[in-house]
Amino acid sequence: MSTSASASPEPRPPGRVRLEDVAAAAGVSRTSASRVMLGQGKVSDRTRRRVLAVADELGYVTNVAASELASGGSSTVGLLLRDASNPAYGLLFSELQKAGHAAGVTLLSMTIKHDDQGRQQVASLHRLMGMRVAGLIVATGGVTSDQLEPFRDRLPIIRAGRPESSGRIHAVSYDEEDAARRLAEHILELGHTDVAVQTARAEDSYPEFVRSTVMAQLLEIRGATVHRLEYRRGHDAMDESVDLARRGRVSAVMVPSDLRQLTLIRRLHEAGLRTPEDVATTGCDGILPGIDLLGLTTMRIAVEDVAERTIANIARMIGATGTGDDAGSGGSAEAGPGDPAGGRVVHERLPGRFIQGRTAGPPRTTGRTPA
Amino acid sequence: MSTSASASPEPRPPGRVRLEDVAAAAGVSRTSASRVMLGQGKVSDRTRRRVLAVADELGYVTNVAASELASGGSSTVGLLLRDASNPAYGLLFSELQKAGHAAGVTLLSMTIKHDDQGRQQVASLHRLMGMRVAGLIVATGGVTSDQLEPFRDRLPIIRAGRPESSGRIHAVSYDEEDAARRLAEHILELGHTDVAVQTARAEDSYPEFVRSTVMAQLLEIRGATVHRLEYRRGHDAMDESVDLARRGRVSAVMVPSDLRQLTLIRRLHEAGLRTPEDVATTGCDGILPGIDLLGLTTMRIAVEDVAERTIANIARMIGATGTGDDAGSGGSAEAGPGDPAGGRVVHERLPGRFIQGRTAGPPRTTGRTPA
DNA sequence: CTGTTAGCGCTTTCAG
DNA sequence: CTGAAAGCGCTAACAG
Repeated sequence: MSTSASASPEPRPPGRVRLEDVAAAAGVSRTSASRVMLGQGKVSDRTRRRVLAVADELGYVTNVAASELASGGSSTVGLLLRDASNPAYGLLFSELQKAGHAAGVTLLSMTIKHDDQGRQQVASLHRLMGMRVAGLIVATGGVTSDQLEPFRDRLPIIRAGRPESSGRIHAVSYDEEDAARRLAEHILELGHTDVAVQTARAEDSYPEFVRSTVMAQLLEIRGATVHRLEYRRGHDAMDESVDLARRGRVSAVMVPSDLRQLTLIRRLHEAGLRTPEDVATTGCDGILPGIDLLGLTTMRIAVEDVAERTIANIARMIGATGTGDDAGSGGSAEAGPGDPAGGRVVHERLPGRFIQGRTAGPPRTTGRTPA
Repeated sequence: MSTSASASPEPRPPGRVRLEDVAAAAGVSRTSASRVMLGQGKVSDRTRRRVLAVADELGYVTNVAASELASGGSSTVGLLLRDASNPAYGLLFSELQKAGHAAGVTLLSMTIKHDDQGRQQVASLHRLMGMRVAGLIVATGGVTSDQLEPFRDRLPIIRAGRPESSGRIHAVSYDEEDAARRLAEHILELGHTDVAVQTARAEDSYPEFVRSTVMAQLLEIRGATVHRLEYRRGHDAMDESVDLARRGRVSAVMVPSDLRQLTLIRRLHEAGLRTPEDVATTGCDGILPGIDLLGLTTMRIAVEDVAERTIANIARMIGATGTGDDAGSGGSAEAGPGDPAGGRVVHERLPGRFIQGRTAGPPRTTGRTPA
C-alpha cells in the first residue's frame, strides 16, 4: 500500500490525472469514462471494470470544480455553523456530519464568530453561494431571516437548532418552550415560591431568551414571585443572583444554559453557598461531558434528533438519495427550490429529556409562602 | 435591504447572475469585469467603481467552480477533522477556523468518524482532493502517514494536534511527553509510590498512547511501582482500576484523558471511594467546561497555539496573504509544493499548562514504601 | 452500448 | 488601460 512503485513503466508525474488520461489508458472515450465515474447510463461491464481499474491505478480523482461547472450543480450542502467550542454546537456539528454522511449528503462547513453584527456572516454566506451549494443549513442564530431571504429562492434553506419566524425558511429546532416549562414545573413541584430567573435578550441569544421568558412566565402564572435578572455584554447577572440567594430572597435560581449554571455554581461556592442545600439551580442543554458528576439539574436537548431531521429534510429538498440513484431529472420548476412536496414549509420542534440531577432540591423553609 | 424591487425594469430572474451579465450592465468586457473582481491588473478607477456597483446591485457572486477551473487552483485549505463532539476537537476546530479567518485562509472542513479502519478517511481525503484544495490540514489520528503520502507531492500537508513520524509531512502538535512528565512528576511529588496507569494502544489513540507510556516510564524510572492497565474496545480498564484502589494496592490512578478521568471518578464514587481522600487521579486535556468545578488535576493542552501555528504554517506554504496581494506567480517548481523556504519540514511541539485541581492529593499512608 | 460535439462561467495570454 | 480569443476538465445532449 505504501511503496507501490512497481510495474508502471512511466514514473507517473506528480501532477493531477485528468479523466482524459484515464480514458486514454483504458482505451475508451472520455464520455464512457465519465459515465463510469458517475455510475450512470449504460456501460458494458468490461468497460466499467477497466476504467475503474485504470482510474484507481493512476490515482484519479474527479475535479469537482469542472464537474460542477459542466453539470451545473453541486450536490453539497452548505453548513453555516456557530463557534463549535460551545459543546452544544460542537455536538450538533458532529451529528450533522454523521447524518449527512449516512444520507449521502456532503457538507461544506463554515463557522462564523458571533460578533460583528452579521457582516461577517453575510460574507460567509456569499462564499458558500459562490460554491454553488445545493442547499443551506444554518446552525447559528447570528444570521437573521432578512439576510437569508435573498437566497431563499435560489436554494432550500433550513435552520437547525433554532426556530424560524420567516414563513419561507424551513427549520428543525429544539423545543425550548417545552424545556423551559418542564424545568419551571420541576422547581414549582419542589415547593419553591421565590425564584430568580436569569434572562437573556433576544438579540444576544434567542434560544436563551425563549427559555428564560417561558420559565419566568410559567412561574408567575403559577403564583411564584419571580426576580428577572437580565444579562448582557459586561453584565452577567451573577452577582445579583448570588446576592438574592444569600439574603434569602430566593430559594432557587434558574439560568438558561448549563454553561451559565456552571458559572453560577462557581460563584455561589465562592460566596459560601451550596447547591442544593442553600439554593436550588437549574440550567439547560445537558450536553457537557461530566454533567452527571456535577449533578446538574437540566434538560438534555435533542441534538441527535435535530441533526437527523435536518439532514432528512434537506436531502429530500435537494433530491439526494445517497445511493447514487437518480431522483428524477425533471419536475422542479415553478414551485421554487426547496419546497417539499406540496410546497409546505417544514417547521419541526423536537423535545428534549429532563435530567433530574442534584442541583435542585426543595427550599430550606418548608415551602410555605411566608404570607 | 429586504424589499428592493425598485428601479430595475426587468424583474431580475431568481437564477444566478453571471460575470457576463455584470459586464454587460456595466458596459465593459468580461475581461475587465473579471479583473475588477479579482482586484488585480490595471483597471481605471471609473470602470472599477461601475463594475463593483453593478455587481453589488445585481447580487453577483463569483462562481467558484468556474473560477477555479479557469485559474487552475483554489485558495481554500482542506481540513480533515475528527468527531467534534469531543470537546478538545471541537475547540481545535473553532480555533482553526478563527485563525484561518484572521489569516485569510478559507477552510473546507470535513469530519470523519473514527471507526472503519481508515477506509472512510480515504474517501473523505479524495473528496477534498477533488475540490482541488491548495493545502491540507489533518486533525485526526485516524489517517495514517501512508494514506497521506500519495498526496504529499501534490500539496502541502500539515498535521494539527498530533506528531507526525513521516519526515515529509509537517506537523504542529501538543507536547504530549511534556504533559505526561509533568503529571507524573506531580504524582511523585505528592508521595505516591504505587500507581495505576491506564494505557492506550497506539492504534486506538496515539496521543493517549504517548501520554500513558511516558507517564508509566517516568514513574518506573523514579522507582514507583506501576500497574499498567491497557484498555481497548470493550474493555475500559476501569474495573481493574477501581479494584486496585479499593484493595489499597495503588494510591493513585493516572488516565490519559479527562473524559476517561470523568468515567473513572464516576466509577470510584459508585464503589464508595472518594478523590482525593481515598485515591488520587489525574487526567489530561483540560478542555472541558466546568473542569474547575470538578477540580480535575490535569494538563491544559495548547489548543489555541496549535491552531494558530498550524494556520500560520499552511498559509505560508500556500502563499496566502489574506489581503489579496499576489505572492509571486512563478517560482514553484522542482522543490515540490509545501516546502517552506529552505525545504525544511515543520515540526513544532507546543507545551500545555498544568492545572493543579483537587483530584490528586497525597496518599493516605504517609507515603513511605511498605518495605 | 459508445463516441462526437458543444458548451458550463471564468481567467488568461496576447493584441489593440 | 481594455477587449478578443482560447481554453481549464468535465458532462450532456445528440448521433452512430
